[in-house]
Amino acid sequence: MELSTQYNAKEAEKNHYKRWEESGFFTPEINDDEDAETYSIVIPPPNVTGSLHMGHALQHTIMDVLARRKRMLGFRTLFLPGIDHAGISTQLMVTRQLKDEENKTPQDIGREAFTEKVWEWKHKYGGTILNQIRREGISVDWSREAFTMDENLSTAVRNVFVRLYEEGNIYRGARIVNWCPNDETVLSDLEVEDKEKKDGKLYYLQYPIKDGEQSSVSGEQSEDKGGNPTVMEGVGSVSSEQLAGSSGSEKAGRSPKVSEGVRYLTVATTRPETMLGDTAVAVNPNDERFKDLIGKTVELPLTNREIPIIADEYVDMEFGTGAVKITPAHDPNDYEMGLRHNLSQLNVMNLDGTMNHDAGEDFNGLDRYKGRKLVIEKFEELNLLEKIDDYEMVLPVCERCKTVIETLISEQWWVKMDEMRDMALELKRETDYPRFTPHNPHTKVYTDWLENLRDWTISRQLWWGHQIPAWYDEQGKVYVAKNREEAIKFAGTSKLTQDEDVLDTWFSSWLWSFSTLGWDGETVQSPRSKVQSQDENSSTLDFGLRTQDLNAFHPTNVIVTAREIIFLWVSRMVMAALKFVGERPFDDVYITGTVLDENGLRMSKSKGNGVDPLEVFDKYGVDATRMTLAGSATGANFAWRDEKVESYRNFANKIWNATRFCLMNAEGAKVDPGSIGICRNPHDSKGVIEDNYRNPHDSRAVIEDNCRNPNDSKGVVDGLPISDRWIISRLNKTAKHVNEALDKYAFHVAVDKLYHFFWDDFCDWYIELVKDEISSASNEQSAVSSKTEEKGGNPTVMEGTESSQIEARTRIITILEQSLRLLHPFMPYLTEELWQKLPNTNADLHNAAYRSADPTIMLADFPVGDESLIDEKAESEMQLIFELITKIRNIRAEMQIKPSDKISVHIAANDKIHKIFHENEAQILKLARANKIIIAGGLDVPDASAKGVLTNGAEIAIPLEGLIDFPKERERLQNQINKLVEEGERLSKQLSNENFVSKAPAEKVEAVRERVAEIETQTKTLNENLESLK
RNA sequence: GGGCAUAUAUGUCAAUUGGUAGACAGCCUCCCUUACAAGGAGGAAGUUGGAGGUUCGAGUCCUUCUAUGCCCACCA
Repeated sequence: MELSTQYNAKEAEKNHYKRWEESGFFTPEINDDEDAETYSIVIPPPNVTGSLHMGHALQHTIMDVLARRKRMLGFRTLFLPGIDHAGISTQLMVTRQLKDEENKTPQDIGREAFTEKVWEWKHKYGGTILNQIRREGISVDWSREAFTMDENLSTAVRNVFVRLYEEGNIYRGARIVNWCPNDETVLSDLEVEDKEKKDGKLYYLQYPIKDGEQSSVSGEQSEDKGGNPTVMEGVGSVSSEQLAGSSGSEKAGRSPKVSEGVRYLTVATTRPETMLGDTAVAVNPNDERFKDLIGKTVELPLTNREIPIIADEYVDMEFGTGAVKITPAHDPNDYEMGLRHNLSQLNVMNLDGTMNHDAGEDFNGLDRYKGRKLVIEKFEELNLLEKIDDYEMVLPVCERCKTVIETLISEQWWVKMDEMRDMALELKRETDYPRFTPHNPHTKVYTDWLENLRDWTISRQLWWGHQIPAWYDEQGKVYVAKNREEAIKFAGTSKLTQDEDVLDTWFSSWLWSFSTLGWDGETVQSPRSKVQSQDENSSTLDFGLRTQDLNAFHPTNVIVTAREIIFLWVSRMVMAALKFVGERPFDDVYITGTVLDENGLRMSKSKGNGVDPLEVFDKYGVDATRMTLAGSATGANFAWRDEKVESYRNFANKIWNATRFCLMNAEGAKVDPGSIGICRNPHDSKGVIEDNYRNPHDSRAVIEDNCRNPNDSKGVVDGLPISDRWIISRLNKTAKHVNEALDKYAFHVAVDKLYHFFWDDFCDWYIELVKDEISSASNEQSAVSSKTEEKGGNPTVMEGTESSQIEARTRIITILEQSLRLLHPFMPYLTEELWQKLPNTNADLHNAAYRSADPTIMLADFPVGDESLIDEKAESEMQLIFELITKIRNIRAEMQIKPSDKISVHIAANDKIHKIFHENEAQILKLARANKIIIAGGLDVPDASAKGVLTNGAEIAIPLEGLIDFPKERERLQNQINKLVEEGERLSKQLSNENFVSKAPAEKVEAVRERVAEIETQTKTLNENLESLK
């Protein structure tokens, strides 16, 4: 089979996804094993308006690695995809489109037509992100794809709403809320973000005190712009009319006539326009400056109102002037204080961010910022503006449109979270659930947040979303019901109008773990459920079917998401699942790090520094990208580097070429796990193999002969050459490590182990070691083999026949195939592409649960690593051989011996080492590019030789007649001696420390002693060598 | 203001329960050796942010300082 010399990722990507999907490999139904354990992950639904970014790619890779491995292990695996209707984002998107295309607003076309438009938009563009997700190669079950506005998910939402309402956990009430004047909707606290404003101002406003006395009571002595104490200047008196400011403009430029007797209370504010809604001024009760004022009133300028001066501990004496204007209708803290002091709430703003009628005639209809300007102008005219300070501050803005939000009082629907919060907290306390990876800092963040949880505003003034299932009769009485018919029944009239608002998008997402599995709330033990399910026959049927999913796959095993979603989603999912299905939504929570740009900055649209995963896929391939993401995923943030992907692209190419090499030398060979002692499913004793299919071409006979029971595996391997025992040991050890790592969500560890096993062990050493033996042009090689035999080489190699070559080929290709399986969860496309090309890869290699499926590596049994095949002796012996070869190469390089120059190598070693080297002489000769190797008890070489010593004390020498550069060789030896001496001194010092010897573990002390002894031997030998050169 | 994280080679990052620091990229030397130049062989490069402490032994544990980043709450 001819393969190109370079791996073409795009080609492989094109070849497999469709087939995987169409063959049903992604569905849990592919699993034939009735008793299989299940494994499930639901994907965090991306916004329907979204497009794929690196954060998604990272999460999806993590989830897919987990799912693919579990599937290969025989778990009945469900990885469920879906999207979120994303209320505000989508509505904004379609509103914009409507504006662009038809120059209309949603109001112009009305609610029904608008939502129709949104659905159209969804059908047309909503699939964009899903197609991008396909490209990632993730093994999600598209037949179960969910959308938060799907019928049954919507039913679930309504049922949950009704239930909470009936329990008294949902209520409607006017309270202070975050309001986006641009989107004209309420926002939950979590949808508000902070934005720094460096050029903010702090305005100091003077409020005249009724029945005022002598002097200003500003927190500090205030001065006007000319440096004069403002209050002292005051002459005359200010009438209420003047203070109301209605005629202020005609007095521009003049000092207000302020009587000497008037005192002022100065307040500081960043939002002067809200003063129009002030209903009190507050001071700290302990503040000596204002003690006498408590209980008095001030004349509120620009209005005709007189408001009280109250005392509240909340006021910070240090900040501003120590006196605070209180606007209960436009500030959360003031709102609270208003409740405490029974203050009236005066709303001075409209919902679009303009001032309203109650702000006064001059302000009515003005934009809030113009209102602010005007307030300041008027205060200036009245000479009541004490000063304006520059003030850096943080403004709350709408997460979506970045408009500065207003806080105002509005009638909304709320969920009381107390009961659900307590359920979640109790579970956390008692069982430390959920288990976060990484454990820090998320566990604490989660708990702290829950402890301070407040009621959740769930209504949104939008049209796109789940309309609130509440109806009002003509008297305005509310009926919460599953549907209109039921509401009519409750109300006794059909003259009902449904609440205009929709629910917060998260009110559907928090049900995601179970609503996607078919739960629609009909099973809730509520009085209405039975009646309803009879009404809707079809949904009852669906319900039955889907309940199977719920039973099988809920709780899900793990949720993988970003840390900013912990509050929005993770914690709410915990609460919802506990509350509505009485169980946990998932076992583990894996929080990924953030992918940053190459400068370590957050990627963002506004900065334009985002890296588009699709471009990276095009450039380096999906598999290389997945390796990069998985290889970096420790939960820590990491800076994106193209170089990193490039190295995994190279790795993919390495795998491609290693396979290419094996295939070039595969004649007569076939993949056969038994040949390397790997038992087919050790846990597969239910006779699935026997019953399924038998045909003369399958290799099962061989496999079964080799491996009737797991205990035989060792027997198969015992007779093999050391290089095979070594690589088999490495393979199994790697498999073990990979599994352990993935069980702990240590993806980068798994990637690292796989990378080095494949590249270093398999390619750099194993292929080179067996190259001659398996190579097609093996005639001359077998000559080398037989030479080895004569010297008493390994009996297995001795056969030197065609059949031994085929066996060797079978082994290497089997080891390769096992490696591909291990790599598959990370690099699905490449591994499938190659697996399909290997000889004799068929469904028989599948995990027992999938024997009837079409052949695919996706369903192959995932290697778990067989302890009995881990051979430490073989590994350490091979290590000696590698050290020898490396040493010789090192000498060659440093003495600048040309690759084409053959050398002879003399080795002085003890019997044991002697034997090992002797048995592997052929490989040593080849890999060290030597033509002769002489192993003896001692060295008998000319002085003109380069020398070295191995860790175990064995000496090597390479005669270099006439070629040796004595000074250079002396320098080389001296360097080696220096390094050893340094290490030796350090260790000797340790040994001379009595405390170390007595307190450190005996093994540790012994190890140091051995090392010191080694160093002594090596140093001694090197010194002798050095002497002989003088 | 509160909480948390990070600081290791030139860069990006690793390093089980404390045992004396590794990978990849880059750099230097040599090699287009018939799987792969997206390759092979060899090599140089780190007082683990600073200062104390615990310990026989600290990148790892404790204290403190410095720098950076994130989250939460927000003083009007």
